[in-house]
Amino acid sequence: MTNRVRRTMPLLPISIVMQLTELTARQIRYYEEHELISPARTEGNKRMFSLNDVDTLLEIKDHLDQGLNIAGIKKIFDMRNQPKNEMAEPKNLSDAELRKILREELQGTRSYERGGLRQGDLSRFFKGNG
Amino acid sequence: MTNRVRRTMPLLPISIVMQLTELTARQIRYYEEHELISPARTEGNKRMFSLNDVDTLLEIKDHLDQGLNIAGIKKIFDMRNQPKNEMAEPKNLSDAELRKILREELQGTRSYERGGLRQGDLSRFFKGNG
DNA sequence: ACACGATGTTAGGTAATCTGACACAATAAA
DNA sequence: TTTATTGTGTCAGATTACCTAACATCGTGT
Repeated sequence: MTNRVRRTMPLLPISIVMQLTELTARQIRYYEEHELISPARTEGNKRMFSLNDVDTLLEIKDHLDQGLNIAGIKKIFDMRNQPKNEMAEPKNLSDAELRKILREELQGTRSYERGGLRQGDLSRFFKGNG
Repeated sequence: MTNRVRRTMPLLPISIVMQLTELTARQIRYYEEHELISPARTEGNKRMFSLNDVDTLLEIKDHLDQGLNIAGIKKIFDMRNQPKNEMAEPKNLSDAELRKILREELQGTRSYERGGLRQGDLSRFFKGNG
């Protein structure tokens, strides 16, 4: 059986992810709608999240806190998933678009006060022996 | 915030635990009824399981496969949780009872063919980086 | 002033889970 | 052999947790 269980395995219902990330269901669904995450679905269409999903959500939260918008975050994620740049394709992000994103990032609203987890914290989850 | 997340945190709904352990909901509830596990409950009374719970369930499954009965397993767990033996109390497990348990254990039905996880496998869950 | 982006909220629907009861096969006890 | 007991299956009826879709709101940027 190739049934190795991993960080990508859909284990968590949205309620738990809400607690873990301190995001509302609305927010989480909205981010999915904009393809920042793609949680699995049960047969009955309920979202099930992996630990990677939770990590991604925490990262989204960080970026938003720093003034990025969804489009910018998406761009970042997309770049990360393009292993190398085969720059033959006509990149259809205009200069204006890019500048806008950068501008928003640079003027960073920087409102840092969070009770919950932070990006990377998930590695702590399952280490110790209780 | 003392919000360290651990193996004891209730994260998993019963459906996922069923997949992970290859036990039926009936079995899982039955083991709870007999106090082998004590999963947390949501406000709405749904069971939520920790990784420790899953480990325990896998151990229960092993023991049952080896011919132990619920009472025996419970005894084992109880002993484990009694840090040291303060043998002043009148132990109310009769010799007969003890012998019965041992007998059952020794004649072990030993039907070993399992596709799923084994006790200890959970440590594999969240190590690697994808 | 207006449009847009991110989120709140509500309504109506359904999947997942709950408890409790009864059935049953395999074992143990009488 | 007959009669419990154990562990599990299954069903019914109730309730929770989740779903989508729509509209409301609040802040920011143009």
